[in-house]
Amino acid sequence: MPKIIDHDAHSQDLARRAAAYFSQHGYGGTSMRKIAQHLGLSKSALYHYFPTKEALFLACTRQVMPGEDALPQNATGSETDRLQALKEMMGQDFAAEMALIFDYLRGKSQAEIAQDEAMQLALSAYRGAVAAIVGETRSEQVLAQIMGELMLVYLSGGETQKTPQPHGVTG
Amino acid sequence: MPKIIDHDAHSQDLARRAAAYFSQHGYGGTSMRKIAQHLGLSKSALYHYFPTKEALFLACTRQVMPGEDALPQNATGSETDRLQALKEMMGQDFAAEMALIFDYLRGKSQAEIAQDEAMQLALSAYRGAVAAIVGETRSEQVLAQIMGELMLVYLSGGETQKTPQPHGVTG
DNA sequence: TTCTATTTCGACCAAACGGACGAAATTAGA
DNA sequence: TCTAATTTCGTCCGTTTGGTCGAAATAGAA
Repeated sequence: MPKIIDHDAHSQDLARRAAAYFSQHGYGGTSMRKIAQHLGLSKSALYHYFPTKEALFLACTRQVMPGEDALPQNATGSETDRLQALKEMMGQDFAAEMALIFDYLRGKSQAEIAQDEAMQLALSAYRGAVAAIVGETRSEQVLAQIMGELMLVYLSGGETQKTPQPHGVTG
Repeated sequence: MPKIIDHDAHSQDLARRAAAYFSQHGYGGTSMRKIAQHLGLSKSALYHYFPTKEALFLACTRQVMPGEDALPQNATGSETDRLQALKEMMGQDFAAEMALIFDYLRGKSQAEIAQDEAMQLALSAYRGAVAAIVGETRSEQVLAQIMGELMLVYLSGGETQKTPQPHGVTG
């Protein structure tokens, strides 16, 4: 019939590109006009794909949060090397993703967060990736270590002083 | 002459109470009208203490970020106990403070963050508190561990499964 | 070509925004 | 009590907001 556009694929692509804008400007700091301009279409066209700003934002978070198979479990190298690789992969867009996630969780109670599907799915993806390397027993502690290091690196504005290899996590 | 109000003290008190509102609604989601209503005064009165929304927000972040002596270094108990106490103190308003800090750092480059005074001061306060307990050598790694655990607790929506005491940090 | 379903757009709306301003209220010192 | 500095407030302004709507453009199917 009309245009040749795959609606779902196109909206997912828009959401992926919009996520970067949201994480840079925050939910409240992002207007539908500005984001449409950034995406290269009109505001009305954007509303054609997402009925509301909230819906677009939710689509963005789903695009950013890692799914089950988003973190490929590379099986090569030593445990230290594999952890280092995972850490670098997580650190890629750590700040941007965290900014988006904090926006996403804002105002939610702990109980609501605990029942949030997307959030739990993303966490289990991280846990699974770590557990595949160090095993279930140490996974929670090692994941905490990695997240804490990434956090400190971001809050410090770049690199932090290297820690004297506590248990093979840091580099 | 006129009113008996200590201008600085009053504005600091307003900023402290406004910080909670900012962290719950985000910078863009917070309007001067709403925050004034939440604080129990008129918008104009709020503008009397803070020339702009940005100025109010900056005052809020300064109120939230720990200063040099904000984290009292309790010297009683074992290292594990003291770490646990520090962790609980940090975890008190962890989510709210992080939400505010991510808003504060939003859009800043890594270089800008590295040169941000308030941020570096807050980090050194945390580092100092940890170093006072475990020593300089392990401080960076232990701080990362604590921050990561607090992060995971928040993102999980409450408690996480207890880790089998890796090196005395977790409880 | 013509039809028709989809995509894109500009124009519009009421509400809310950050901020400016002068008047009203308040109160310590004369 | 009167004065004057400060705090508080209501009101106004231009701009931007999220969202709606009908028309125009597009392109596969007839």
